Amino acid sequence: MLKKVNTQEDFVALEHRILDFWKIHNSFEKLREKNKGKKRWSFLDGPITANNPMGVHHAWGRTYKDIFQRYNAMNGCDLRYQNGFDCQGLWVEVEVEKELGFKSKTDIEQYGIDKFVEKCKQRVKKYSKIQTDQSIRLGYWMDWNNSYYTMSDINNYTIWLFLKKCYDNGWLYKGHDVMPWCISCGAAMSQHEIATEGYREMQHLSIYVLFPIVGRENENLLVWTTTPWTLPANVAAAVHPDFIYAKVKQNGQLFYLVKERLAEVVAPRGEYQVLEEVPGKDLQGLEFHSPFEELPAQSGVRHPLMIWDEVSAEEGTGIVHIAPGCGKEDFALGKVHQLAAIAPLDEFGSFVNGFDWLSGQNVMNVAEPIIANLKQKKILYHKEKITHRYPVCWRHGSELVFRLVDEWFIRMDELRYKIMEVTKKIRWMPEYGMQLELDWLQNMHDWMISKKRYWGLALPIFECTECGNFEVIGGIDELKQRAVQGWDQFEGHSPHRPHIDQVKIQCKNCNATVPRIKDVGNPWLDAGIVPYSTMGYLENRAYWEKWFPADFITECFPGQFRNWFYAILTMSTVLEDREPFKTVLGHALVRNEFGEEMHKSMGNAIWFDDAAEEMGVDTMRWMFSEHNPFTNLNFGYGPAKEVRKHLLTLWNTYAFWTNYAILDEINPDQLNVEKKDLTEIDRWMLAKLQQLISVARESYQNYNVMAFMKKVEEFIDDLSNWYVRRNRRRFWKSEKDNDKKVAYYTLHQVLVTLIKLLAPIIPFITEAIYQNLVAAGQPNEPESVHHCDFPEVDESLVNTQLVADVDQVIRLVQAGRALRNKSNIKVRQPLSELLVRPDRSMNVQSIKNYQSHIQEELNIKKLTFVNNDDELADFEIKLDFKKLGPKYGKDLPAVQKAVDKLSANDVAKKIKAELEVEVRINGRSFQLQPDEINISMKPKPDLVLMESDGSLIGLDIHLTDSLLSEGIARDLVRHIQELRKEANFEMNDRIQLFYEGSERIKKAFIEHAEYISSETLSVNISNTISEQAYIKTIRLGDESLKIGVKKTNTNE
RNA sequence: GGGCCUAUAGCUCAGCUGCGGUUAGAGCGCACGCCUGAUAAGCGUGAGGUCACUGGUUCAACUCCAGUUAGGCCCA
Repeated sequence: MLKKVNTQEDFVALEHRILDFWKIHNSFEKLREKNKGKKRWSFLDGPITANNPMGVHHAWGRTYKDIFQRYNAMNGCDLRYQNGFDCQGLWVEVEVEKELGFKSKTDIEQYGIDKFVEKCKQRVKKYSKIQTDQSIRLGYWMDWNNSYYTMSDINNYTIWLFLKKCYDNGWLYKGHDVMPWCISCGAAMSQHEIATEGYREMQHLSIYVLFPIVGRENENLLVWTTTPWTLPANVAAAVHPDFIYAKVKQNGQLFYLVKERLAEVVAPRGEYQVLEEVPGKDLQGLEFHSPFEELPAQSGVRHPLMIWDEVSAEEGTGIVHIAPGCGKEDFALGKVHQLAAIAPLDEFGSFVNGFDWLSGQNVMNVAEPIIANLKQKKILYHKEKITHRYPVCWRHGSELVFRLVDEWFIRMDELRYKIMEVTKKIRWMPEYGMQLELDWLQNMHDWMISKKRYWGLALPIFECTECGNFEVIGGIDELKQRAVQGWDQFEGHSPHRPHIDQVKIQCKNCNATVPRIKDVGNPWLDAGIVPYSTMGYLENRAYWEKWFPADFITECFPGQFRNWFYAILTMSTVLEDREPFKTVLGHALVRNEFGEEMHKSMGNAIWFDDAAEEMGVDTMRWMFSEHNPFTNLNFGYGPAKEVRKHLLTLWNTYAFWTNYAILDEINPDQLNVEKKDLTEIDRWMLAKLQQLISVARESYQNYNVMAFMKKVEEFIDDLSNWYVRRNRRRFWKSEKDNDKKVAYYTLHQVLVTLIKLLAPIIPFITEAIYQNLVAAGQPNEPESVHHCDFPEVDESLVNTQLVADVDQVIRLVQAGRALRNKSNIKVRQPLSELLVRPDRSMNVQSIKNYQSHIQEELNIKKLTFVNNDDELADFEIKLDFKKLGPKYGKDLPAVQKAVDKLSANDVAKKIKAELEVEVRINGRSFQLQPDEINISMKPKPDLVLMESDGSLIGLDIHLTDSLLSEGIARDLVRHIQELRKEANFEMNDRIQLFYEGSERIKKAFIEHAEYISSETLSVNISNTISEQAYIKTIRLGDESLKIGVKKTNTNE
């Protein structure tokens, strides 16, 4: 039995009911069972970091994931439904450190690595649970008991295999280099990390320092640096070979700097003379006294001046100080020139031993003491504040320093081109995604995969402390086989620190016992391996062959090019040289409704949980679906309200059908009708529906739901505002004839098909509708809308001509309404005639078929077609005397006369077509240009005019007494209906009607008694008010009257 | 410094990803009006645009070309 539909449904409550329904009926499991073993559609989930509750931006991506899974399931595909959690890495460590109040790695080591790692695991567990619950709330159908975790053994061991393969190919190496380093993390930053949000505008002290030249009395190099802390590690200075350097005398001091910088650097500090100019290359070979050469760390170090092409004259002095232990380029240069590399900092940023008074001081606090020291040595030339972009830690926001460290890398020389080839095999949406990925690959440095931290992939690299040889272990079995120590302590634990660190192998080279390096892996290794680790690459190759590569992935674009996409492409290229997925859909970022970034700190963030319970997730999903994925989405309660309107229209249309069907005792099961009984408008609606099905299929297939949603919105509008509006009376009428049944059938068909099309988008509301319209009464139909087949186009219902014809009727009605508006006559006031001079493109015959609809919709008595504009309007032709006067002079009156004789209509036509108008006077020809004649159209009396689609449309607004009286009658009906509603009468209650009013009112009541009674279900009408009635005084135009309604017992 | 993208109404953005051609569209917001026994809805009208700027090609440029400016993204 159909259940009455509440027109003021609480959608959030509905969603919770549906969640329960799915749970009770195991709807998801049944769907899987139904499609098991059928053709496959392989989706691969990019793991979400299980570190915090999920945000609305995650909900966007997850909505796409769910939509395309549901669509493919409705097409009978077998799916894996595996969600993924990203578990390992610094971001989790940082949150746990915060929880525990830790400040440094020392705190962690004191606390115990095992306990710390356990805490990290627990955090992941906690948030993966929360995210799971949130995703379920979103309506995301996944096999939630089978989510993959990147911390799993299989994930880690599959990465080992990958690393082994890199090692076998000679791509894995240990690099000794200067890396950006965060002293809070105690770890180096990879290029990926810095590129993301790794720079910030910062203010620093920059200093100009004099480096005395060895063997030249009072001669100095003027050197500029923004990092005073690197001076104690200085070993060289560099000049550009081709720049011209000036030897300057100022305040009794002699120094060199590049000529271009004299004005900027030297001039403001007083009078100076340029004594000499030399090219940089002539300075080569000089040696200088480094400012801190007295420090033990500097002992025995020579300080040469060298030439270097990278020196710039844009800032500073054109002489740069080189500290190979503190800068990447410096280190590279030092290598070439075999300079000493002095590394001054430990992992926490403190000066190591050998720096005398500096040792033990932190790098963040030494700028001032160093400057003071330089001042004391009288070699500080000048200091000033500068603002520049400086790299910072993406987690701490703190400044990075540069440290000389050992890290592990994957060489990109050979690999990058292979990855690029794989990248090109993938369909990127948007297309420019491919270019971005290729750009990144082109520019990618060697991939730093190590991190000197605790919670992460244990890199299976064993480096011999004796002979320096290293090996990579490619799996757990291999490790067991190679282990010579510690296997027993490790066995039974996950391959994480500290337990894995117990295991030692024997060096193949020198037989020494070799420990694993302490580093953990880059977390993008964890995420990049999932097309292998989660599809059984190691343990069930046949299964993997079936599901790899994935048909589809979708993620938020910004950032993933160098992260997940990069890692997944790299790893798949190394392992199989194949694309890990066929299509990727990228989406942009979520902003607040004003287009600003959402930030916790700004208080403008909207939490997923709040949004879900306030706007409902169907609303949210609709918002995501209708949006262009490639542009940022402005999310908020304002936009949600707009989306809700579409849902309400759908719901109300459904409620209309259902609530009348209940009154009419319609059983959806028995709504079979003959196609020949369908009326034109039914066939129109069904033809529209076929078009929608076709768009839906195409859109889902192309991962372009936005295109579908645009059409859906139009469709729902047509359905509600045209089909239902135009057919209301077929549902209302009291006879239960076939025509009524056909109307019920048509609307039911449309609704049921529509909700199937929309089921992947708004799974809750469509399920609720389905349960009432289909499942409840038809036991042979699937139990859930999500078990249904996706609708297919019924070719017998396709009718493009019909669709075009009715669409033009709709436009005509819109034009008619515009005319009423223009003349300020409301629709309730009947008018006599609408006149149409049709455009060639107009199908007049078809419009005539809809005459009654048009008349009703516009409340007019007659629709008339005419052939010429001049039947609707008089044209007035006025010559432009200002232009023609100078041209024709005395002839002008004659021209005017001749023109007057022409048909105004013809002239107007010519002018509209930008043609000349020719007149002949006494054999002379005058060519009048279109811009020399002004035409105006004057509507015939009582007409208002407008153009629409090339047709000219006129509305006769002449009001006769009889039209006015009818207008009053309709106004009365409207007020009486309002009164019935206020009095809380049921829709089918019969009433007695009372009124008191003027003669005009009385006349209307009498003339239109039958109409008024039938519309308002009045059994009788009396012009004296009964006191027992529900009475109200109303205003009608400029008079007021009383009306009263009273329920009657007579029920016939 | 290099590359890519964008610039259309107060705001957010379309124009079926190739091709120049009557009056450049939508939604929101604003003003006004209408409709309503399915409607916490709906419908219509109006105001609001130098299609960033400059130059070129052309009978004709929002559209094609070149340059400029501004913004975004990426890389160094």
